[in-house]
Amino acid sequence: MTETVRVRFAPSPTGYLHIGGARTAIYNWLLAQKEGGKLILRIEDTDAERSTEGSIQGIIDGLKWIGITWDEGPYFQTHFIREHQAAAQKLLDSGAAYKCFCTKEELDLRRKEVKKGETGSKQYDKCRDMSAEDVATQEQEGIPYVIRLKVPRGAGSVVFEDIVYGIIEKKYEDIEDFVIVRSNGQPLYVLSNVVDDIRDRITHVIRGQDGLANTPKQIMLYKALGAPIPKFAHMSLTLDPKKAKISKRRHGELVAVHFYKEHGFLSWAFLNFLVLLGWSTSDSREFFSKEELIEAFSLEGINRANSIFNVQKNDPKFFTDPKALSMNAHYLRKLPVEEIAPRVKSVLEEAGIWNPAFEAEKRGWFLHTVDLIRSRYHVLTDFATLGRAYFSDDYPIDPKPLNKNVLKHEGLKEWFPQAADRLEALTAFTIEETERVIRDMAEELEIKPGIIINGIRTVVTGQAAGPGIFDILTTVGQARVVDRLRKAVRLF
RNA sequence: GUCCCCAUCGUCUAGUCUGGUCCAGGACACCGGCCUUUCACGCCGGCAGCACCGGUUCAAAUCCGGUUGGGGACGCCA
Repeated sequence: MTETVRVRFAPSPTGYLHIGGARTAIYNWLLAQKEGGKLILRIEDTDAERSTEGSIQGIIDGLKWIGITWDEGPYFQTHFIREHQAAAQKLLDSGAAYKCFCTKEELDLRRKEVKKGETGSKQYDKCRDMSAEDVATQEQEGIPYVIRLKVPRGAGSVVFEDIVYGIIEKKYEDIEDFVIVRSNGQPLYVLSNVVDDIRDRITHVIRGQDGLANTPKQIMLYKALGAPIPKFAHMSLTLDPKKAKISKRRHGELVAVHFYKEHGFLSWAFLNFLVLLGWSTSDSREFFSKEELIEAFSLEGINRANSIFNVQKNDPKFFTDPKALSMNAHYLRKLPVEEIAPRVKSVLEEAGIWNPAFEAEKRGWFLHTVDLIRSRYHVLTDFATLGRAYFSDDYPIDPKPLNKNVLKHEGLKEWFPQAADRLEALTAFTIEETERVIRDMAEELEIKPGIIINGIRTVVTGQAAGPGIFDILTTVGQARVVDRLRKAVRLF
């Protein structure tokens, strides 16, 4: 019987969920799903100064939106501070850790010397080897101290095998006796994190590569605490096109998960895109259903090289990574219409043009319309902007096609009402019939059909591009088309 | 500065462990064409990459060494 996989996502609540955090959460979630394990959500809020209520909610909302579910938590690190302190005491008692009375000034000075090469050893042994009496004396005098872990001296090293990066070795001499408890008694991240992972019985630590350098220290803590060491899998980082680590500070909203929600992404499309940023299958497959992804996922598929989130600020054509956009467009036109309909509904509601009939007597029409226009949209919000004229009678007309397709042809001022009359007279408002009427009319007037067709498209949809004109006419409907054509005279 | 990690088209990547089937495959983007009296979808085609140097080998994108480049970590932050 194999032990149950237990993984965790442990964000510090210092802002919204960004794509780096989302990616970490996704890989953890995927492993739990695949192995029938548990995902624990733990909020590492011990940095009280930077942690906020709002960001905790923001992170949870972000996770929920992309569809990540967790089995335990959220737990809060601050609730376990006593446990962390108890662990430190245990390490003190066993002699694995010691109290250090050095002041910051002393240490700064020391570090400078090391940098300048004025002293041979990186270690600062003054307190490490202090006698019990001296420790007691200093303590009685009220001299503040931190607790440091004793790193073995000599030739050895910490070795572990990272699932992604392979064997990692760190020499003891390259690790200083690191602080695990501050002079004010508060435990530090390295300690808290390990203690929490032990308590939560975490079997796999999956986190960003920026945690790689910390791992040897944490392994020493596991050993000193007599706890089993989990498996580690560090994931490559996400960089911007300038190869700088993605951060809230530098990139703002562009890297926030909620930004993609607000800009019309389907959450699954976004997750699918993110999962491919640094992970792949040997057949380079790109599109996965949830079940397929869980089936295909494996930590070994994580790439060691960092990847770039290709977002160009102020790009007129792509507001975010073109690949993300194209994946979203793919899902927009491939998913069953019924599945995207609710998403389109939200977007129309937000635009104030949602009609309850669209999910009642007009549901058939609504689905047909969404299906008709979706192949040229990239994001959901396009339905409310580019597609507004299908759902609302109050829509703008794009000035470019207005000029090119309407105003340039003065004859249209006469032809639009004429077309309206002819279309109104039809008893069967079908694709065949509308096409016959328009073509006959063009022939009689001895003009190219394109003139009248493009004119009508512009006036009826407000757009230069769109579905075939006869699809448009039959979809928008006889009465509305006739009305729009008659009103078009005002445009001249 | 010290330690660690990484390196295939502009971007995401397959191939690297187990050298030959790779004068390197797919996707996005870009460019052409077909379809279409619009645009998109779809289809067809094109552009474009093994960072560099040396070694091992009959044979190297794949193994080894170095160089360069990039990233990360070096806090009484998480």
